[in-house]
Amino acid sequence: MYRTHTCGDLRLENVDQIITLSGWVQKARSLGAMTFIDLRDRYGITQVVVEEGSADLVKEAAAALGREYVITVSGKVVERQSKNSKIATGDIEIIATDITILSKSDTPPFTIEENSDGGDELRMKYRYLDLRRPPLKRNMILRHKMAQAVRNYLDSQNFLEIETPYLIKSTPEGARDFIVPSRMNTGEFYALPQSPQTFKQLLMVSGYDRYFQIVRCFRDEDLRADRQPEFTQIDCEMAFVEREDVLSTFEGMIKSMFKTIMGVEIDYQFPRMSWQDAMAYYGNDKPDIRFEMKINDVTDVVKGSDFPIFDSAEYIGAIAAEGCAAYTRKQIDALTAFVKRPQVGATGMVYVKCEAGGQYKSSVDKFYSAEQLADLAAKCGAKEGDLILLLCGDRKKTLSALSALRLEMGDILGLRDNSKFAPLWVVDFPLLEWDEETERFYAMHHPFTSPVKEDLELFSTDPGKVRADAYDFILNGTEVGGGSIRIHEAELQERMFEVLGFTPEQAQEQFGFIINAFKFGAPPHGGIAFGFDRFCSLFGGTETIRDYIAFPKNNSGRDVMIDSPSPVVEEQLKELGISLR
RNA sequence: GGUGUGGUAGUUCAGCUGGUUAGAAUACCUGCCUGUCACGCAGGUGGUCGCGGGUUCGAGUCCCGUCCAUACCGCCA
Repeated sequence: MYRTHTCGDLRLENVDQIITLSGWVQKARSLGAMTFIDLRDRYGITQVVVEEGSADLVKEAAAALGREYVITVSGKVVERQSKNSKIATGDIEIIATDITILSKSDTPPFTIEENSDGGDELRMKYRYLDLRRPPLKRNMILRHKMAQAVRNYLDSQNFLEIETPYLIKSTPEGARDFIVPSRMNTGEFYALPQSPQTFKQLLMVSGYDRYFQIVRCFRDEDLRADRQPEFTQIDCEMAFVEREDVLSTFEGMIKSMFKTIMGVEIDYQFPRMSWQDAMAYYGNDKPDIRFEMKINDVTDVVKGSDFPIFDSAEYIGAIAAEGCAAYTRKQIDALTAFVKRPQVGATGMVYVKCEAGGQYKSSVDKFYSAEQLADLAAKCGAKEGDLILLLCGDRKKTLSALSALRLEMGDILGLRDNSKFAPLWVVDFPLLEWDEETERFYAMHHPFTSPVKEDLELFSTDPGKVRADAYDFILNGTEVGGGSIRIHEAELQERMFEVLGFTPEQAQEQFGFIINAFKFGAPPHGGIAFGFDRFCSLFGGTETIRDYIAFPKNNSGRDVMIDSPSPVVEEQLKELGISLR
């Protein structure tokens, strides 16, 4: 028998029991006559003792142990002379009467402890060792529990989990597809799904009016800390619903997850913000509302006072950083350098310090009177002791730079506390986005998104103004979920494709299956999909989703552990009718 | 595709203005040690300074190129 208990089980009440444990040697500490062995498994660490009086075989085995050897130990549970309050089993230890080495181990390339000495790259190469460490273990457990919570909630709400295919059809819209060659249909290709979008809509047509799936999705785009080429979505769809039904159902799901996983009771309705407001006050479509520091349009206040840079700007925006009026030249220079980085893209930054007694000190004093600066402060809601930061230029670019500056200030001031949660729905997205390069509209969400009913008339007159019946779920400035009410009328769908510049033939070729399906009784429906990996990382309190994926890819899409992608043998290519240049 | 940062012992890092034999900690090995739990003490092994080229009497250090890693921008309906 390999074990009667796990390494996390034993307590004082087990004293005097004869037990057997199996696990990995975390550490063997030899003190000469006696040896202490920390034995680890998934459940914890238990200390094993080999004493001077132990049998020679046991002593020999103990002396031969190295880190990460796999052993089975039998012995008696005893109360410790010196207890260790840091581990759950710290009140007891095992006096070994038998030690069997099941498997030897090379010395691991990094320490397998709470805080490893290994760097990211090395730990990624030996991911199976990294996964032995407590932090990764906790993340895997969190992920499992979150998936369970999702399934329990959605099951209780009558949702059915239904699988959809991974080998599907490539479409040019949206992200780049991963392509899979078909051997049996030479010259033709499957695509891996970017999401099960069309399938879940077809399930609505089939009458499965509440569907969900925790499903892998694939996008062949560049990676980020929160973007992997394969990632997991909680994909959901409901029939006979309007926006409110979807939002309340999934607000319920999120609240239930907060409650069961985090022990946090959210007893208020999630705030909602229009896309227009999000862009105007936060400079992006996923505001972090853990802190205020809104962006203020101060164009009217500061333009026209002969400060040439402002006078020539389309837009001037400002944020007020609370309590930062005492910032030194060095600190302000650092902020200026931050906004001038190419990623942020501002050409400069103007500051106004709101000092004691209604005094203002700014980098543009000679252009503005105290009254004008007071007006500016009022407009920004800045009080004594605050620092106003202004950027100007093209409206869209400036707002985006202000957004970056706002988040940077939030970080500097410690306002982005990962143990706090600020959920938000962003609604009323534009339906379409004009692309200058190709001179056509693109669906901002996807081509099945329904326009808001009141805006239907604009569809033929001013398509750019049409709002989508779409919504994003934002948590702490991260887009965690997004969805929409879908078009369920075949005619409206055809008009949509028309606006997107598809000929009826092209639409039929690419989306014929769904257009046809809608001719056979499509119920009104809508849904949402959540980025499960991001959800886990937010609950876990870290930025990167890799920590919540057992075997993730690195920044260039490689799995450095199995060394993929990799070339294939000529034979395989031949069978597929593929030749490489 | 672009910008920034990094690449030195198994590992994490230091290495100044270019200058003798490239260091520390940790890991590993050997010995000692009966209450350790980041055990302790003594000793030891361990280096293509990512790779290629250049400048120089002399390059880990400066220059050019390149590869890898990473964060971000573009991209991600």
